[in-house]
Amino acid sequence: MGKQMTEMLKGTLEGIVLAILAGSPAYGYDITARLRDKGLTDIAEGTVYALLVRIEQRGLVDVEKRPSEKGPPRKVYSLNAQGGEYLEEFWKTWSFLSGRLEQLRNEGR
Amino acid sequence: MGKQMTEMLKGTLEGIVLAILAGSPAYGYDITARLRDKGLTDIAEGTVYALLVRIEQRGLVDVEKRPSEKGPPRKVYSLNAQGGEYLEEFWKTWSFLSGRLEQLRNEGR
DNA sequence: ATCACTACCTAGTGCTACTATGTAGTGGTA
DNA sequence: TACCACTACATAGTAGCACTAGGTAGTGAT
Repeated sequence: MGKQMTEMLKGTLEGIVLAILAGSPAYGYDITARLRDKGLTDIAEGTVYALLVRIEQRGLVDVEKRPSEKGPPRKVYSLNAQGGEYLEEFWKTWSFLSGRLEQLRNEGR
Repeated sequence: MGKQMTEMLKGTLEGIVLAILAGSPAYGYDITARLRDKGLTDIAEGTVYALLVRIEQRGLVDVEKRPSEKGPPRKVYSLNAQGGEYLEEFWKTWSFLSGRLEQLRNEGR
């Protein structure tokens, strides 16, 4: 992946995953697949699992273990109330930064 | 500053500074002040200087030393051709990510 | 002589995504 | 049986970036 994208994902990937979970609960392998569907093709599995461990430890998600017919049991993550608040904060932060950047881009024309 | 903002700036602050330099050449102290004007009030001076060293070493900017009436000599940075290309890449990367996030945000409503 | 402002610089820290690899379960196939 | 492909989770080590917390210099005002 491009180095720019790698750096830009720092701070945003977390929000992206939380937003996905806000849509519906999901497990790591599934989240990785969904990210690929969204065009974020090169996000490593390991990155997603590490991120999930982090947000779980921060109490932003609830976890439930469910058997799978096709492999090892799944760890299904769902956004809880605290995670919802955190996601709202994320959108605010992102809106602000996004606004500044859009402004800068328009000035350069 | 908020932790979310700190992480989100990784990868974007570089683009912001390059975009500022695309507008007109500037020196570190000045860039810091301009960032504050834009509402990015808590960006540390040290962060800006470290960033300038980095983009200079990568050959994205040209540097010229000019005397100041009010203090030590200024190091004036200006975007060169390579920096311009890099900035364009940055906008592409940012547009892509921005689009994905906007889409995710709208799905959640 | 001290303070405030201008102007630059750096060592150490924390956080995050990546690389690379490993472990386990299920089903198909040669 | 042995091997492969897919599903599913996990982790140790690395690189890169913003932050903290200082420091050095030059100029002018009180």
